[in-house]
Amino acid sequence: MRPETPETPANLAERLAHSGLRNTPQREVVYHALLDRRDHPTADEVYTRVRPEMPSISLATVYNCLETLVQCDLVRQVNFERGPSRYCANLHPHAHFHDEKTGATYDIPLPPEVLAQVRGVLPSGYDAKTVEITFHGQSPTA
Amino acid sequence: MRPETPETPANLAERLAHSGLRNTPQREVVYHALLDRRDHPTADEVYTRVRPEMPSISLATVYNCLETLVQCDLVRQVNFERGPSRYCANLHPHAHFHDEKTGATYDIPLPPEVLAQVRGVLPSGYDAKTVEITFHGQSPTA
DNA sequence: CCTCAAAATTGTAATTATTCCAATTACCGC
DNA sequence: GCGGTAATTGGAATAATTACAATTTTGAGG
Repeated sequence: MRPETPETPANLAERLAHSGLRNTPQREVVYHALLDRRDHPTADEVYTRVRPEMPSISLATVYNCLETLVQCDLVRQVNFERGPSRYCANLHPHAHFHDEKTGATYDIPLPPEVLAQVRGVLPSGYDAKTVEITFHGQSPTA
Repeated sequence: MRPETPETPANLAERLAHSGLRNTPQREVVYHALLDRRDHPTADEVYTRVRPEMPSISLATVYNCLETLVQCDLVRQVNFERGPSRYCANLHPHAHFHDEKTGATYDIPLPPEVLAQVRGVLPSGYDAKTVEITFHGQSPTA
């Protein structure tokens, strides 16, 4: 019995259906590309990763699929700095650490109490659906 | 005696000099545009705002000036969502609230203890120079 | 199973945001 | 004032994304 398997692919078709959308091979392959390597790839990087498996897919479709996945709340779209959007299939509450030297991005788990305290800074009347926290700096040089 | 005037223009020339850079009319006018209206304009919006005052300025120069100001730590560059970068002359620790309906962005003051707790989530070895916090949702409908 | 309509994909063109670059202009120290 | 460096300018080039029209796929209903 696995206590937690929160981002197993389990619910792609289900989530799509829930939004009145169809499941397609393209959406599956794009979603699995994000699950397989959690390094926050750009649309272009996803494109090159899925092409071996599905050479007929087009870049436009990759963009479309990513947008669809974001709308279904299966994927987070991440933007720091100029440059292309990046995509993240980690649905646990987490912050991002962006290494300024290497450009790499790491997920940092975010305890509920910290998230709660951050939300607490909002004056009444502000209703936040999501909170994004990003660090910029240097990651361990190990 | 004014207790706090933390982002009066006071230090533009000084900050530039500190980085070995020159002060120029273009940099002044761009910086003042950001101070005057704190609504997180894009480079293009800054361009249209400063043109009445300095019709000869070019968009490339606006980009250059903004980049310079960011390097001098007088201005923060802000990116959430796809789309053009936005610029912010508020140097107090603050988060951003992005209203998903109107697209407007509001500054939310960030108490030091909250900032400290957020930094606390970083595993040892991670050295964060800056932290960015962005809320997405709906702002007061007043 | 066949057909039909809606949805999705595809390739390409268009748009948007930003950067690059070469030529001029402005500035500061001597 | 002169010379060298820095900054600005306009326009071309690039990068990222979106738009669009044509084709393909899908699933529902008969």
